[in-house]
Amino acid sequence: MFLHIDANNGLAVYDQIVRQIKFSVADGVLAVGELVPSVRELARELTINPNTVARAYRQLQDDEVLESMRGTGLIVSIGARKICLAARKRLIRARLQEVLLEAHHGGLDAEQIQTLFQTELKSLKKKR
Amino acid sequence: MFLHIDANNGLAVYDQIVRQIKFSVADGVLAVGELVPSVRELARELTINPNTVARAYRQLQDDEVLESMRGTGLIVSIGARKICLAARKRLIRARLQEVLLEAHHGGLDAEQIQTLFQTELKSLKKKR
DNA sequence: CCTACTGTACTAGAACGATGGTACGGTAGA
DNA sequence: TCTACCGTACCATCGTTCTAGTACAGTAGG
Repeated sequence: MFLHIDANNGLAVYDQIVRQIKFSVADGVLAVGELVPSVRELARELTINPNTVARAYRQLQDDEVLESMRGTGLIVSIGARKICLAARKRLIRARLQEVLLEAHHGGLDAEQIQTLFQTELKSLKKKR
Repeated sequence: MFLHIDANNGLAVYDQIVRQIKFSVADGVLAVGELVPSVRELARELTINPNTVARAYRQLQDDEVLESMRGTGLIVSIGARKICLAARKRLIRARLQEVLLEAHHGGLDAEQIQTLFQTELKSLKKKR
């Protein structure tokens, strides 16, 4: 499956699902019109409660990323790609700002942050 | 005051206090032996409940950053500087890793992340 | 000694996230 | 038609965080 849930990273589980589904649509992993995993199936795969998945899907419908095919499942809606590309940029940018602000408030100057960032980016590359 | 609380950034309020006190000690804003603001005073300044501040201070005592002077207040403990310097590095590094991982998982490659990072770092500099 | 502060401890409740379970109507396929 | 799946809507329960209020022992200063 294309989702990774981290129970203790601060974000609510349903929110992690919402974000990652959006990222998958933005990235093209989930195509417009495609069926997403059913509530029960995704819950089984992630070993979480179906209600939590339903909660995430409800949010994604509110955001017009998914739409319901009654009795069949949920599909990626027509306008989803555009919405998700914008959302991805906005979400990542917000996270980055948070971290930078915290680092700066913690007494690190731009150079130190820069150095730390490069180190982490390199170790991220190595993993792939 | 030297603390900024953001109610909706995912982190618990007490945890934000813990982190920022540690950062202040690491940065030297709070010196070893110095009294930290009292539970009631800090609560008043941040307009939060005194119990929430007490919760944070309890955590900081467990982490051996603060120690109690009964009836007088809490002071920054002798070994606090070293502990906080290490903690700051560890905490910021962890946050950075989270964001980078999320960005990468969201389909952005190293270059795109790099660009986004530089933009945000510049806008951070401008604010100071 | 008295007063005003300190930390600390306790109870109670609200809000939220997550779990577990049950139930119902719609749809697809054998 | 029957069966198995689908989303959806409930319900009760639990843990965490935060708020609110009260109480008590220790300490400093007038």
